[in-house]
Amino acid sequence: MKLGDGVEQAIHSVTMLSCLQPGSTLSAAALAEFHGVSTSYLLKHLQAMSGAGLLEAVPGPKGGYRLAKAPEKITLLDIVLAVEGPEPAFRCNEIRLRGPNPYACKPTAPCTINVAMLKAEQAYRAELRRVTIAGILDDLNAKDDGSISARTKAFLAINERKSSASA
Amino acid sequence: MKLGDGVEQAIHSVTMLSCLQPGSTLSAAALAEFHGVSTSYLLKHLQAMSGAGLLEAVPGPKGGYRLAKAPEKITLLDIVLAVEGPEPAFRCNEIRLRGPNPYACKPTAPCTINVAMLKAEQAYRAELRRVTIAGILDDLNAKDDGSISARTKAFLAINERKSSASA
DNA sequence: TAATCGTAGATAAAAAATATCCACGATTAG
DNA sequence: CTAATCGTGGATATTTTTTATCTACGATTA
Repeated sequence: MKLGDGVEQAIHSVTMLSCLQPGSTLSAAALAEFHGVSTSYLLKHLQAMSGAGLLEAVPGPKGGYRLAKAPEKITLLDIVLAVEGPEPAFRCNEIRLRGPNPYACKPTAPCTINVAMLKAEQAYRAELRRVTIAGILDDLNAKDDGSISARTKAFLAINERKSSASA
Repeated sequence: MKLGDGVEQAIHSVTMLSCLQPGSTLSAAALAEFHGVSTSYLLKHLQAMSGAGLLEAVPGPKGGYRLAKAPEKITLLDIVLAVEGPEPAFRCNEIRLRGPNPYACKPTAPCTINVAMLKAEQAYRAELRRVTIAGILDDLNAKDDGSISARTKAFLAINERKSSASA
């Protein structure tokens, strides 16, 4: 079981976007450069999140991405599902129906093993749903030692763009 | 995020082994045929579980596999970890330390995002730890409609082997 | 109108999962 | 004893998924 690296990049991208001044955007190219991957690749995830209603894509020479809703309304689960897809990690192949079977049950009843695996995944998702971007931001602000805040502002100053005209 | 098919085969294999008469074994070949995969392939998972102390390998002409401990003591988590490995699904790449960073925190402090993802995975594992093979067996017996029990016995009759001499 | 941006689809490269084979050592039924 | 059966371990091939990139296109706006 492994979670793709794209998920991590996506989460960090959203967190960065949540630091923007209201109305500003960050281009896909800037975000991609930050993560050290090609723009085209990060775009795949940005577009997925845009399609899921988490981000908003602003076109035009000073366009880019920004949050589509408040940081309090975006959870880690939203991001993970948008990037990795909604399918559960465990896919039941109905092995229980194979051959002469020492533990088979009625085909009409759900596979007990599948139920257990899915329930565990529900617990996983419930935990992710509890974590909002706003919460992560709070936590980061509490931990920030100040010395990195300067670099922070530099990054924003370089890459942040006003998109007030787009409204 | 996807769980390999091997996990499902492993769980079903353990469940089948838990139906054996005490002292009996089921050969890797029989289990592999049941799952429709090559013996060599299933062996990889059986050996992993044997190494993890879940199964016991009995050598010799009438050897095979059997449970190494009581069904009450084997959980789904044991099996998943034995087959998939102990690494968490989310691996933090310390993206927060990259470049001029709008939300970086002290490198000495743990990555907030990583903590959240790992916590979710702990919830997932806790849920799997709650499910024992014995519990699954109880559930299956409750659902069993009887018509498949006959086939069940046929399978066991064909493939079950006494390994009383090995003790 | 020309630069910048996102969109979409095709495509290539890398990694992981899946699956198989073979040579070896251990065990035990006959 | 010995031959058959079984698991062990390593090497290897195949397939699928993931990761990553490129190119042509359409939309927007300075």
